[in-house]
Amino acid sequence: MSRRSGILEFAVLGLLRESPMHGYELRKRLNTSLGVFRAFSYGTLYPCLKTLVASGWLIEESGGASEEALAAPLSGRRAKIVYRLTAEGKEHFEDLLSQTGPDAYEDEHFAARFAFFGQTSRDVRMRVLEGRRSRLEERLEKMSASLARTRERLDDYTLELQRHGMESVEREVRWLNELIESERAGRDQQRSAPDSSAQHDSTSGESGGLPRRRETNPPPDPSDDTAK
Amino acid sequence: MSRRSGILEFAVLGLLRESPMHGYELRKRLNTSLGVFRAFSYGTLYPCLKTLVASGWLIEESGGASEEALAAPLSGRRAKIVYRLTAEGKEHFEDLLSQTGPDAYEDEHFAARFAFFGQTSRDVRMRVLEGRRSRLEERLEKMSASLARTRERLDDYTLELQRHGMESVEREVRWLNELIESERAGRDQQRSAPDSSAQHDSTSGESGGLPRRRETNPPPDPSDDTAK
DNA sequence: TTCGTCATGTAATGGGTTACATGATTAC
DNA sequence: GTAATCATGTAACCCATTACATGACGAA
Repeated sequence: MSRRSGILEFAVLGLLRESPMHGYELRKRLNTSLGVFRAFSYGTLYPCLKTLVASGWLIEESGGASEEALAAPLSGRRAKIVYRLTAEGKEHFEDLLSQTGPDAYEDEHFAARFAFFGQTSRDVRMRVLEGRRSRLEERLEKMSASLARTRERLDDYTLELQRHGMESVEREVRWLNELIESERAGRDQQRSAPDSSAQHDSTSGESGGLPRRRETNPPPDPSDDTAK
Repeated sequence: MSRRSGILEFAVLGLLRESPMHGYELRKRLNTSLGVFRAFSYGTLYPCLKTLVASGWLIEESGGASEEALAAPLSGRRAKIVYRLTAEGKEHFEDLLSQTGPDAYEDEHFAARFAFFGQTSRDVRMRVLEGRRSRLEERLEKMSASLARTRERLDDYTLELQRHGMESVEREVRWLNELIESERAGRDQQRSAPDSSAQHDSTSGESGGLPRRRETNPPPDPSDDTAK
């Protein structure tokens, strides 16, 4: 019983929605696609997959479409287990996507939500972005309040740490502002379009949400070659 | 047996080194002084304090210096328990401060280390800052490598998330650069001073490490009063 | 007198990692 | 043939949270 990670479950469902995969690959995608943040281990992932199967959200399929599966059916041969989202799983994920409770604004949860914005309807995207922003603004208030209360007693390094922390949060707020603005722009731009009725069947996220920003290319960075 | 949180233990020792405190207060300081990051709960803190006492790093003292302690010695009266660092505890903390193993460069561990830079010798500060920086540079490399590998397959939002993540890391690297630079400046500036021999007895961190940056003052921010 | 905050604790539970065990497949 | 990497799993532990239980103290 139990073993419900929330964020892991969500991410697994989201990735499998795009295409079936086996555990090993899933884990890698988890650590890059959502990445930066979480690095789930197999000890977490595999048990989680099992409970998802038990819940009926996933089914296990043996490796290559049909040939290999029959080539070595019974004996020791350990097969790759490919997980595929069931219809119920799809529905469940859709449910999760539409939930905008306060949890969704926490750091890691938010990142996971954002990673699947491509499959999220615009109004939900808006709610999540705005919720996150006000969550951060709250945090900011608390921080500067406690800073005001204690500033005298703190040494320079502690102060600097605090300052840098607040600046990081402020920076994320600015980022969210940009995102929200361009979501709004996208919405307004579509306001005069034929119709939409778009509520679910949200396989496509109604596109059009991101600020123009080509040249993400990491500048080749010559000099400095600490590569191991 | 067990119950060694590393970072919590470290932070508790560090705070108590500055002055004795009881658990409740300790917790608040933990969430502000180091704050922003961690918010330890009592369920974590109190058991930890016990093991620290058991290890001999701390001793428990009953509340007000002597009067109160005698005023209600036996019956139900629940006394504040003030924790004070023992000589061994002090020594132990000094040990921890001087350790610069790879753990010290991880996010939260690093923050805890930084929070006590005021009690850390300059050379250790340098090692920690530089270690942290190269840790982040590694991370940056991995991120852009995996980005290069997968960029085509990712949708715009995932990409944007990745980009923002990398930018955050880059920003911290720049911050570290500033800090390292001003540590170096402080060191050079002192190069011609009488002597120092300063190795430990590091109650004062040899000062002089931070970039000039007055006006941290959060601008009073009139308008907006969402305070609860 | 009741409410908020100070103050200390414990048991159950959660969510995750590490280390280990096993074995197939590929590249050299 | 042997090393790296792919691939799946389990058991033991770790760190921390939640919810609960208890109670004092001050202010409205």
